[in-house]
Amino acid sequence: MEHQEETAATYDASRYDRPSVTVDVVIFTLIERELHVLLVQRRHWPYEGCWAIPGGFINMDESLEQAARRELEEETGVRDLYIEQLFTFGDVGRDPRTRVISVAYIAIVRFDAQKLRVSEESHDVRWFPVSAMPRNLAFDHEQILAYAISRLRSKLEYTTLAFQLLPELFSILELKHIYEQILGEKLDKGNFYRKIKEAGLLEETNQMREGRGRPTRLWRFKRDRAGDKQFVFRWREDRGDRA
Amino acid sequence: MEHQEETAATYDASRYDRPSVTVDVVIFTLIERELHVLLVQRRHWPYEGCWAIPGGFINMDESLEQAARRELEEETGVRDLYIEQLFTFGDVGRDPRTRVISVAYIAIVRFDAQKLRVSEESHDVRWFPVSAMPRNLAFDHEQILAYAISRLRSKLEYTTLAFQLLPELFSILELKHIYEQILGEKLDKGNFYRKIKEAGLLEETNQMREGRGRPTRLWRFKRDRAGDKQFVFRWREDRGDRA
DNA sequence: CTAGATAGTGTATGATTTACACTATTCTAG
DNA sequence: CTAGAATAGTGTAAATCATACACTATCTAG
Repeated sequence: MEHQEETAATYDASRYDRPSVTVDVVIFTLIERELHVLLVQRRHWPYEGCWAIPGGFINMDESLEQAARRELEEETGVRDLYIEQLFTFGDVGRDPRTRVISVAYIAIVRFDAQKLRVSEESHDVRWFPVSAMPRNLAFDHEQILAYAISRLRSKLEYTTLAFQLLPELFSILELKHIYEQILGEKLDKGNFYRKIKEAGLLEETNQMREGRGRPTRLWRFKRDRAGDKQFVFRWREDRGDRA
Repeated sequence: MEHQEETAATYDASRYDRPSVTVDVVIFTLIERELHVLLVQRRHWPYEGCWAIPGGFINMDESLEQAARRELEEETGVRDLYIEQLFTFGDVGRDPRTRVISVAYIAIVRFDAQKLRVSEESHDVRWFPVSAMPRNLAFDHEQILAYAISRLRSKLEYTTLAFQLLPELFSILELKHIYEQILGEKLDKGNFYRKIKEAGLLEETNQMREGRGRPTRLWRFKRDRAGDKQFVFRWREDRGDRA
């Protein structure tokens, strides 16, 4: 519309029907080696009792991304994390109350029980493993979630996203495990070692971590070029999707 | 928000301030081997006289994509083309009249002077080569356009988009030429033949076209599975970007 | 010292990509 | 009619890359 026939004089916003605009944030984390998503339980109509992706109306004085970050912080207490716009969902009947347009975001947080506001026992806000989601999510949130996961998977393959889920120092097999979690399949150990080393993204440290078996060497993600998120490590070339 | 404390009884949409929601459509075509974009000239405040991406308010009874298709048809008379959501722009001050959230789409049309409603001489709707855009687009449309172009370039490499730019019947070497234009490099003829045939996206016709040398066989893009946009033909595997 | 557990390396095989040479069919000039 | 320019299309050897899986290494527990 923005080019339409309005003038300062004739323009009257109120004569247009307006949909509501919300921001929903699909928040991922890794808990005990499994990919989890944060959901909240609705207390009222519609979809009372159903789990839903956290979200809220945008304020008139904040940008969409600000709204998403505010939402993320309200739910988890975490700020300054990886966040990215996913897609805007706007089908007509998605909310029975009124026309709602939802701008969906993906966020990734590093799980840290101390810092995260979400407690294990909370009744209405909870982390769910992506492999065991509750049924009957509210609204079209199943669709949003499915899309978020597929996008996460494809993004994983050409960004450095997986490193967001790891602490500063980690072993190569831990990294492999994250890839397996997100891609939902087993990867070959030897091939993973070879590829990740060839990619040159990792910096060897001289620290080791002991465990039950042979101790493992710890590595660090190279961050030499300031703020360079554009490092690419692609595990496989064959994708279907990509947003 | 969608999980917030509303009930059927207490819910009152009108007490929320609501932004306007528009759909903007960046329409691309190939004219004489060069990529062009459709822009419209604004006749009124704000940004009177500036060129802008065509767009309009959504109706309350249509989905976002329906709104985008309607907008495309209003501007060009063309339907059923490749269309895809690009990004949602929602910064606070982007429209001086009121808060406006714009869901931007990319559309690709096959240039056909006969069918397209846009005439060469039209004063307020015009095709511009992407290499020679007017200055000072309205609103934040320069940003939207820049993003659309970069997305288009990267999408061309892993979608079926290039086919949208060709007429119904085309030769394999014409298709190769489009890939070369976009990728900015020469491709190997034999390898291109092999890959495109293996991909199984093309349907052989028994028509030939004569020229200076050996006549060439014409092919058609398979559209057998209704609305299947998910065909993928990737010329190369090495991606950089992706939305 | 041995078994269990985890870490890490090496490599044969097959698939895919690349580069390039070859064949095919038309037209035009003489 | 023939040669050769021009364009279309095929075939293939060699290099590169991916996959699967066997092997070696180093720790702890008993």
